[in-house]
Formats: sequence, structure tokens, C-alpha cells
Amino acid sequence: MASETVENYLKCIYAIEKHQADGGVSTNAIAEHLQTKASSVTDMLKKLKQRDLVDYKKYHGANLTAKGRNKAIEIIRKHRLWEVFLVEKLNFKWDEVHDMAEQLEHVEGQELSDRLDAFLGYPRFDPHGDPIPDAEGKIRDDRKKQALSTLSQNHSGVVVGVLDSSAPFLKYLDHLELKLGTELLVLEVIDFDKSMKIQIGQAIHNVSNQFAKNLLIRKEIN
Amino acid sequence: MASETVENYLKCIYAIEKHQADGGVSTNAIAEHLQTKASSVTDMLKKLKQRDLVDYKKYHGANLTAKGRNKAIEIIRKHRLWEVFLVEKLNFKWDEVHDMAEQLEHVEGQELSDRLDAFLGYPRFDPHGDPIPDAEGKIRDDRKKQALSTLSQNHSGVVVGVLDSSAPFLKYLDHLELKLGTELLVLEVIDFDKSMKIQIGQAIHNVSNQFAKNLLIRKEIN
DNA sequence: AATAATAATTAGACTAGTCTAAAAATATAT
DNA sequence: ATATATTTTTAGACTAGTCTAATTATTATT
Ligand SMILES: [Mn+2]
Ligand SMILES: [Mn+2]
Ligand SMILES: [Mn+2]
Ligand SMILES: [Mn+2]
Repeated sequence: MASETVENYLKCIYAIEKHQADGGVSTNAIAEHLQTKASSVTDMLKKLKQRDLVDYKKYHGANLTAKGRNKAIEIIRKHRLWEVFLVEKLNFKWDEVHDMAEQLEHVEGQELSDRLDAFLGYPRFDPHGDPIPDAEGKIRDDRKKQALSTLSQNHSGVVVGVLDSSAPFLKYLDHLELKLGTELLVLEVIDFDKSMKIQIGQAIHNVSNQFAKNLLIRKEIN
Repeated sequence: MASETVENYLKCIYAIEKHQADGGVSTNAIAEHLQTKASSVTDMLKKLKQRDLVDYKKYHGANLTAKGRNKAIEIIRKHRLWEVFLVEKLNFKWDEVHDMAEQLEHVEGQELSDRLDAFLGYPRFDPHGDPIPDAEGKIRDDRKKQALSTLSQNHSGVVVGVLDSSAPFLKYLDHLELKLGTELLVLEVIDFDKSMKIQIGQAIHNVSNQFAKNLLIRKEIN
């Protein structure tokens, strides 16, 4: 029903809304996220409003309506299920799947996503640790996850996700032999730039604060 | 690189070329096949020619260039591989997969189709018995198949494919308990309308000539 | 060979989506 | 409270793809 373009806008607005405290999502934020121009976004917001997919007031940004949010979640569900398929079944690496999932997410068919979900064994998380909405659109993510950067010296945690799922970041994680489930320990936090010395198995590495802010961990009681 | 629309045009021209002895594929044939208007086809043919995907002379129809044919075969490969996936892995029925495959065939990534191919065990035929081009675009279909309508009394054959893969026809085959690999015997051919009495296992059915012309069989030596 | 029928092309308009450049509104700083 | 900077919107143009209606080529029939 909705075009690929419209679906990408909805997903984008959803993503920005989620990591923004409150208020409308700005035209520029959408434009940057979607690599397009602000004027194009304005045009699109008018159309999305017309179709009751967003609430939008000129000069004051947009928010998804319930209808728009449901549609966005449906696409995110497909995106993440396909990512699991690509990694688990076709043996792609976690840094290779994004562009393909970006296309596959637009293939229509409720039955298709539901059967894919069953085929994969109803996975709860995608290869990057992001939760997969169920067939009703419910997102059950009851893990208490936090950025590595919030840990202090001598605390340990298990990797449960990433905030940045770009290929360079994921490849860096591979290089450090860090994957979902890996345990790590903070040996030292440098006061100057908040960089950290961390232990992974027997190996010890120094990582930047930018790195630590993008790695999500579940804190271990130790 | 090529849009979904362009890809569908190429696939369509390929299909018409294949079951047409010689000459250019006509504007009207494409329009009918694609459920569009002749004027739209003319516009598109000019663009395809520009991109060296077809040879086209005004008023004299079009033919795929080598480049266009390769692209068409690539899409057909993806279409058929996805159909196998949907039937073999997601348990869809053979009459349910067409629309989904019609979308999935446009997902880009050579690596994706090749890995899907491997995951499926390099199938040689899709759920309708159509041959699947290999990664190099070679179509290896060395079976001698013929329409059921070409069989005469007391000859038997094994179902190896269909010419019509529409849902109504496929559902009718299910109803007759006919699937790929099923053996059947021609008991009688009615001279008047070329309808046939055929035996499938213990069951006996009367089928029309239109039916017989759309079912492909490999003749059994008996 | 002329006429009629059919097929294909053109002309012009429309939608979805995008862009640049200019104008208007909002936010920030003095 | 004004002026300045930033953000957003509008105006107008462009591309891909489609359509209807009118025109032109080709083919078939006499
Ligand atoms: Mn996408
Ligand atoms: Mn992901
Ligand atoms: Mn298609
Ligand atoms: Mn098929």
C-alpha cells in the first residue's frame, strides 16, 4: 500500500522519535537521516499528514500517529527478521546485512513475515542485538542494557547490542573479538578523555569514549 | 542499477521472445503482458534502447540485446530461487508464491542470490518445474518435456512442469492430486474437442484440451 | 492500387518524488 | 526589543513512469 519511499520516511521518523526526549521531529533531522534535502522532507510531511500517518504543524516538526507508528514497527520487524535470516541462514557477517535488509523490509505480505519468523524460531533479537517486534507489533525488550561508557573501573558486563551498526564499527568489534554475549571487564577509565582499558578474555585493549558510548552491555553482578 | 519497472519490462520481453518463433516483440504484446497501455510501452522502449538493453525500430517491435538478456536472466534466476525458498523453507503452496517472488526478484545483490542458491542446495527447478539459471546465467534444461495434449491414447508420462502458473490452474492440479513427479496415463482422447480421460493413481478424470495444453510431462517409455 | 482495419506513435497532461534558489518564520544573541 | 542566524517553507523546475486522445504507419482486404 505505502511506497518504499513513504515506508523509509516512517521508519526514519520512528527512529528519531525514539532517541529524542520529546517534541516534534525536525525537518532537518529527517533530511540528514535520509540523505535528502529539507525541502523534499517538507513536501513529504504534507503528504504523510494527508494520509494520517503523521501529526505535523508547519515549522514545528512531525510525530507519528498510531497508524504511522504501527506501519513503522511492521517495517522494522521485517528488517530485523531478514537480518537474522541473512546471518543465521545465509552466513553473512553482521556488518554486511544492512543494505539487503533495507530492501527486503519493503516486500509485502503479513503471512511472509510471520512464516519467516516461525522458520527462524521466533528470534527475539536481530544480529545487532536490537529487539524484534512480534506479529502484533509488541516490542518485548526487558533487558537492562546500558552503554559501556557508563561503567566504572572494575565493573564487568556482557555485550548485548550496539547503538551504531555501521560496517566500520561492527568490523572493529570483530577485530576486538567482541560479539553479542562476549564478557568484558573495565580495567581503567582515563579521566582526561574517558577512554577505557578493557579486558576481553585474556586480551587487553584501549578503547575511545566514542567507542564505549556505542557498545551496549548488560552489567554483571560481580 | 535498473529500476523495478525496467526489470519487469526486460523479464516480460524475454518471456514473449521465448515463446515466439522470431521477429520483434510487439508493443501490444508487452502492454497486454504487463497490464499497461501501448503508449507507455513505446515510451519505455525508447528508454531501453537508449540504455542498450533492447534493439528497437519504430513500428517493428523490440528484441533484447545481450546485455538486456543477461539482466533478464538474472532476475528470472532470483525469482525462481525465491520461489523455491518460499515453498521449501516457508511452506507456502505453489500457487501462493508468485506475487512475493515478483517483489523479491528485485532485491539487489549477486552475493545474495548465490548464497540463497547454496542454502537451497542448488535446485535445478522451481516449484512449477521451470529451470533455474545458474550463477553464470546458463539455463540447463535437458529434459524432453511436452504438453500433455500431445500424448495419444495409452501413452503415459510424468508431470514435470506447467505452462500456466496461475493460482486457479495450480489449485486445480492440487485438486486432481497432480504435482511434479506424478505419473499419469492417457486412457482416451475425445476426437470432438480433444478432451482427455486420464488416470492418476487409481483415480480417473476428464480434462479439457485447454488443461492438457498447459500441463508439461516427460513421456514414459511403456 | 485504393481502402479499410489494426497497430504503434506522438502530443500533452498527470503523479510521486526530488532539487535549487528565494522567501518567511522561528530561535538566538546582543 | 532588535538584529542576526538558523530553520523551514514555498515557488518553480526536473525525471520516471503512466494515461487519454489524436495522428500516423503498417497490414489486410477488396
Ligand atoms: Mn528501506
Ligand atoms: Mn539491526
Ligand atoms: Mn517483479
Ligand atoms: Mn515459477
